[in-house]
This record gives sequence, C-alpha cells and structure tokens, in this order.
Amino acid sequence: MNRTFVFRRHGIFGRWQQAECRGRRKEATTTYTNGDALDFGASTEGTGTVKTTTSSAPLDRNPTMNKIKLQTQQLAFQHPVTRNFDTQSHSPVHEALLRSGPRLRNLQQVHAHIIVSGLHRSRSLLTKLISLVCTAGSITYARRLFPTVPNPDSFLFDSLLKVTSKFGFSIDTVLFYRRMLFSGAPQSNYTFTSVIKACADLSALRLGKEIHSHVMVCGYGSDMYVQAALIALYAKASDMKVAKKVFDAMPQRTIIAWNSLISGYDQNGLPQESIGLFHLMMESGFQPDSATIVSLLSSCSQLGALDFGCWLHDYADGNGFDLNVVLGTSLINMYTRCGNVSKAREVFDSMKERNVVTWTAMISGYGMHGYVLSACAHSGLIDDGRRVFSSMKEAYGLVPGVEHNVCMVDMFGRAGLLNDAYQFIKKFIPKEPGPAVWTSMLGACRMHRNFDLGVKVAEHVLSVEPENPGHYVMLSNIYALAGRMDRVEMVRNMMTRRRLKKQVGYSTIEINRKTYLFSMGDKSHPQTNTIYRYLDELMCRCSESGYVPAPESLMHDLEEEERDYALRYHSEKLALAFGLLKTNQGETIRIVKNLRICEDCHSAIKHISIIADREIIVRDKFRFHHFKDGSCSCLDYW
DNA sequence: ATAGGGTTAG
Repeated sequence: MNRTFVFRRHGIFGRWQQAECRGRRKEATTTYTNGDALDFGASTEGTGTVKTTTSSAPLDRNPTMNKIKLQTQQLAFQHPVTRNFDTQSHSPVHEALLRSGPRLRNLQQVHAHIIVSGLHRSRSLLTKLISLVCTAGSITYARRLFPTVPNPDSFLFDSLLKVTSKFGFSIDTVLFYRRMLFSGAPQSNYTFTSVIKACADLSALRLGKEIHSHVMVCGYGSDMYVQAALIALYAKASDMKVAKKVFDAMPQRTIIAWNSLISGYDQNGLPQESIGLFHLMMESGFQPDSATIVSLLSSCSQLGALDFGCWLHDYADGNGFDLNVVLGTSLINMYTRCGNVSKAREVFDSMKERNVVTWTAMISGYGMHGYVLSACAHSGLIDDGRRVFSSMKEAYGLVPGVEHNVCMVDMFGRAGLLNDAYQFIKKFIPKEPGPAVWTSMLGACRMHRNFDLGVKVAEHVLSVEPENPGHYVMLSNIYALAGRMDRVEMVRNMMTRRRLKKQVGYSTIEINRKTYLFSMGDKSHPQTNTIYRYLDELMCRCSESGYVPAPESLMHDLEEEERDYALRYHSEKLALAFGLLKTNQGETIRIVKNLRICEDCHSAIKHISIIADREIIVRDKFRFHHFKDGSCSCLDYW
C-alpha cells in the first residue's frame, strides 16, 4: 500500500508557521510513508490534522541525492582521494563540516567530501551532518541520511530528537523516538526533554502522557529539565491541573519551571492566576527573567492592567534586559491593548529589529483605537479597503480567511452600505458564509436600523447556530428597536425554553496596580454606598447637561446585562464612578469591559467626560473608546 | 571519539 500521511500544523503558536517566517515554506508540510505509524500501539491524539492520500513515495527520485552523487563524482575527479580515517576535530572533513554551518549548499558539498574520503561510515561525522542539515531546514535530507548511519546509538538519537523538535519537525521527533525504542538504544533525560517538547508543540496530550509513563519507568521522574518540559506539555494541552501537580512535586524548582507554569496560566486565559503565581515566585526568592516578563505582559494585555504593565517595562529596563523582537512586540501589545498607543509607538520606534509580528501588533493597535477604522464612513477609504482585499490574493497570493470576510462585511456595514455588504457575501464567499460573517451583518442592520433585513439575517443565523445566546439577544434588540415588544417577549421565551443564558457582563479598573472588578448592580465593594451615591450625583448632572437615558426598549441592549436593573448601575458606570473617586484630577481613567459597551453608557460617559473634565478610555470586547470633551474617538461607529 | 537540555510575542 502506498499511503502517505500529510501533516499540517496549524494554530497561532504553531512552530511550523514560524518556520515559514524564516523562509522555510517548503518544509511547512511534511510527508510520512506508512511504515511510520505515529503511535506505539495506542492511538495518537493531536490538534493537527492527519489526512491520508494515496501517492507513491518519491524518495528514490530525490533530486538532492542525485545532486550529491554528481558532486561526488566531480570531486573525485578534481582531487586525488586522500584517505583519512582520523575523525578528531582537526580532521579536514570535520573542519569543513563546522565551517559550513547550517547552509544546505555547503553541507551537500561536505557530504560529498565525506563519501569520497571513505568516511561515510563515521557515526560522529554523520550525526553532526544530520543535525546541521536539519538546522538548515531540510527534514527530507535528514530522513534520507539517517538510514545510512551504521548502528545508530543513543547519542545519534538524542541529537536527532533535539534538532527535529527544536525546528518544529515534531512528528519526526516522535517517529525517531519510536525507532529509538525499537533499536534498543537506551533513553536518557536528554531524550525525554526533546520528545516531550515535540508532544507539547503537537498538543498531543495522550501521547504525552504515554511518554510521561516512559519517563517514570526510566527513572527520570524528578529530573528538573524533564519536569519543566512536562509542565509546558500539560500547559499547552490545557491541562493546568496536572501541570500544577508536576510543578508541586518538583524537589527543586527552577526559573524555567516557574515560567512554564506562568505562561501556561496566561495562555489558558487565566491572567490573574499567572500574575498571582508571579508574586509567589518573587516571594520564593526567584528573579523574573525576560521570558517571565513576556508572559506577564501578555497577562496584562488580557486584563488591561496598564500600571502593572508599566512596572514590568521598568523592571526590564532597570535590569538591562535586551529589547529584542519578542520583548518589544509584547510591550507593544501590552501598551495598545491597555490603551496607551503613543507608548506603544515609542517602543516600536526604539526597537532595533522588527518582524511581521511586530508590525502587525502596531498596526492592529492603531486599528483598535480607531485611528484606521473611524474614518471608514468615507467612501474613499471603502475603496481602499476593496483594493487591499483584492491585492491579498493578486499581489500576495494569500487566500482570504473568515476573518478577512468578516472585516469586509464589517467595513461596509459600519458605513451603512448594507447592500454592498450583502453583495460581498454573495459574491466572494463561495459556500455558507459561517456565523461570524452573519453576526457582523446583523450588527450592521441593528446599527443602521434596518429591521427587515435584520430579522431575515437573524433568523438565518439562529438556524445555523441555535445554541448561541448572543443571536437571540441581537434579534430581540432588533424587534425592540422596531417597537415589536410582542416579538421581543417571544424571543426571550425561546431563550428560556432552550435554557440559554446570556454572558455575564463585567468591567474592571486598575488602581495602584490592583485590579477591581464590577458587575452590574454590584454591591460587594466595601465602599459601595459612596460609589452609588457619587454615581447618582453624576447621572443627575448628566441629565442637567442634556443626557437622556436610553428608552425602555433599549434596556436589554446588546448581549449583556439584565434589563430589570436600572441602566445607571451598569458595570462600566460603577467602575467609572469608583475610578473618578480614587484618582486625581488630570489622570486618565481606563476601564476594561468584557462585552461591548452599551449605547446608554456610551452616551452617558460622553457627558461625564465634560462634567468631570476627564479623559476616559474604555476598552470593550472589540475596540477602544476615547472619551474627551463630550465626544468619543469611535465617532459613534462601533 | 562526540554537546547538550526545559520557558517567552499575534
């Protein structure tokens, strides 16, 4: 049977995408012949897709090997062969190997040199060659070289596992490990760090657990390197409980183990836990390094915790951490996502090296703050948008994904070009557009009060995703705006019947590096009375200056909070009142909301920015709102 | 004969 397995790693943290960035696009997809099953008798698991196609393995026609044969002949012709079996580091072949570095062209020549020198059975030279070839990005070359090595030993396997896992050829790591088991070469603690890392990159939990049992059997259960790798494995496979268990069982912890766990919490959407663990780490006498800082910056981004983020920036500066691409990009993300674009730009300008991630962070930062999209209502920019979209495919050969389609519909929708949005869906999205696209369309209908189209779209979305409470809320809002209260009631009943609950809305505000959380009608804060009294006072003054509360029909606005509560105790208003009380005149107020800001709050905060004479920045689920002197940076498009 | 590990950005 000629079956070939094609594995394609995807997901944002995928190593193979990184390989593409480094210009190793060719290797982003690798093929495996069917002799190499992935498992050890049990089935495998992973987030990647493993699909089977039928084709013959073209290994014999490998052009690289042909080239080598040719070069070997040429070399033999040009130079008289001097046989030298000396494999010390001074041998000319070995020297050449070290000199060539991870460059494929040079390595091919050295390979030829090895063969003509009769050293093709030297395990040490071949081990080094395979490692370098793999570092140069050619896994196919490495796979071809491996069978030519006589009696592969543990050292060879360890090197292979290390280099393949390091450069993202995770499946090869697993396959070579399997061969290692069959060959009888004993595993070392080095073996396991590489294999576990490969499993982590594949998010292969079951396979990882199997390896974990091998670790225990071989007696490396308390090796700190292996343990750190295991923590990262469980963290990447979203099993934080086991990750913590491994961590707790460590006889002596290392900064790497701390970092693994901290980043694990962060990447599993638990930024509070990640920061809490950091404090614990400091108390245990460990100093954060740049990896710690980077993970914590990401946690700050999630929380919108600017003060803590600034503290981390100062820490990195004060301890002479190098502002490399990773740290710089993390800082840019932290600053934009915590509401300070100009600081982000400062970091961006001071960076020595920038890559596509860095640029994307800066550009999307501007986008979130409305420096790009707020002007979308002008048709000139709509044309720009169209041009950019078509250039994606034509100039860059990129296939538009769901996110790009959503952006286009969103752009048309904001500008009120509902027809264009609809036409775009019909024309550019071949199959069923998917719920995200329709949701965007639905939002546009609501924003521009197009009831007929809105109802039609909502009903369609409901049929596609009957489990998503957001759609019901949106539909009921559209009915409410149209004054069809009977229909509103009907939709609400439908939700109750299907036992669907709306997402709970909350807002956070950071004061003196501490984050405070408010939910609607929240009375848990010790200073609740003061906060409510101050908020009442603020709202009165708003009304005096012309603020009109949103009509009753809007009380259950968007997908958030209970309508039974008065609008004035929405979480963002509570957080704002608290913030005004706790900060000094002239300080900017920053609030983060987990859902979209409601229309009533949006208009109230515009008034409050005048009354309290403050700049107020609210980050909602999608973008930033900068309130100043009675207007908002989103120009009421949101 | 042979070096060496685990953690970090969207």
